[in-house]
Amino acid sequence: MVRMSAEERRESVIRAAITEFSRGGYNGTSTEAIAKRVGVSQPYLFRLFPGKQAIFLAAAQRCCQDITKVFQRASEGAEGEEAVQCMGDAYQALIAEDPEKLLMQMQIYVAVAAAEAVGDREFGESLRAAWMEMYDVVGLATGADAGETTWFLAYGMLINVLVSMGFKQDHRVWVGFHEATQSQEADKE
Amino acid sequence: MVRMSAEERRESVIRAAITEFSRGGYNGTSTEAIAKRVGVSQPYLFRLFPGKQAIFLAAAQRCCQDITKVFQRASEGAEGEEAVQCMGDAYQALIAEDPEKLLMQMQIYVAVAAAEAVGDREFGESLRAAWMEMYDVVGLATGADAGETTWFLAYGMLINVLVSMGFKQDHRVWVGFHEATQSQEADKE
DNA sequence: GTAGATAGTGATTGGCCACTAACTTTGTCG
DNA sequence: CGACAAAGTTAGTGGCCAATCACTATCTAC
Repeated sequence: MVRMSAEERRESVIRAAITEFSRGGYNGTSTEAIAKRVGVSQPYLFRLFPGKQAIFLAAAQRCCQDITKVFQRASEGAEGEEAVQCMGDAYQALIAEDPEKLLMQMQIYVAVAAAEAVGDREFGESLRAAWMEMYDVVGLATGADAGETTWFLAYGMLINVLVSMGFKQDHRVWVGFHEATQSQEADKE
Repeated sequence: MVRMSAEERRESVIRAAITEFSRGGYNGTSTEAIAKRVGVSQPYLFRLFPGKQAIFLAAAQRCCQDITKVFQRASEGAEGEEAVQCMGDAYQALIAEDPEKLLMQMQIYVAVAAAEAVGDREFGESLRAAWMEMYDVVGLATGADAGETTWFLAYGMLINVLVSMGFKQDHRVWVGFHEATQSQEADKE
């Protein structure tokens, strides 16, 4: 058993929480499962965080930040359509190497809806703010073209959904997506 | 207390389940809550359905069918871009009058991911089939243009996400969406 | 009316889970 | 060393929840 500072532990908890919550969702994930993955006793989580929701929130914010950073780095130095292309490539790479971030996104969306349904306003507010950062980074890259930003995010959301639903790469639902990529490339010429 | 045939009761259960599951998701919804909404005792649900998952599955399939029908009716008699326009209008109307169908979609996506994660293959298979019916109806309306079908669904998915996240109608995330609608109308002229 | 089927309930149970309280171990510094 | 703090654990509690069992009420057809 390795001893760590509370701050380092919180870090590992957040990483473990992303993995677990992305699979099971908020209600389908026990704090026990997270603790096991961290390699720490379950009650100790409540020393590091005030409660389960706080763990989810931290994991969700981290996840949004990570994706935001991916877009930020990918679009650095580029502008307009070229930047969009770079971000698209970066997102596809992210799917391949880190699918849990993508699933976590979906979990965030339904968690906000659930929180809102029971009158918990603050939770959703925090996550909308995190999401807006991502939105604005994409917006900046497209040269503040709201239509193009929306287009980009829409395709991203469809990808999230298709991956969540478990459609394999060679399934026909992906065909239209490839066409779109090609036609976008065709536009550039 | 009204007596009903088992078949009628199952119907009410499905409707109630859509409402409850759309808010709380699979794990966040108790069978008790569904039973209360139906106006029936909780154990009786297990006479009508073999288990909780079967209730969710029935609700999910019904939800997909309903949306499929909305697209089918909206696109009847039209073709190509006109049909797409009609379906888009129909979807917006659906959001306004029946937002739970939209939230339920999101719940389906994460439920499939969760089932797949624990090795339950059959559950996801059923729901992918239901989803593909909707895909094909949209595909048919666009004249089997996979790119356009994908484009249409992508915007639909982004709408689902933005609504789930609780962004109000006048929030700036919706701006790009309006622009896209306008530019699509401009394309037609 | 009574027999069989169909619709429905009350009570219960075993398991899980978020969270608490009280205690132990390990590092650090004068 | 000894004392204080920070990291971490074990044991336990109260509440919820899916599912079962045994039972009751109502309808239908002879």
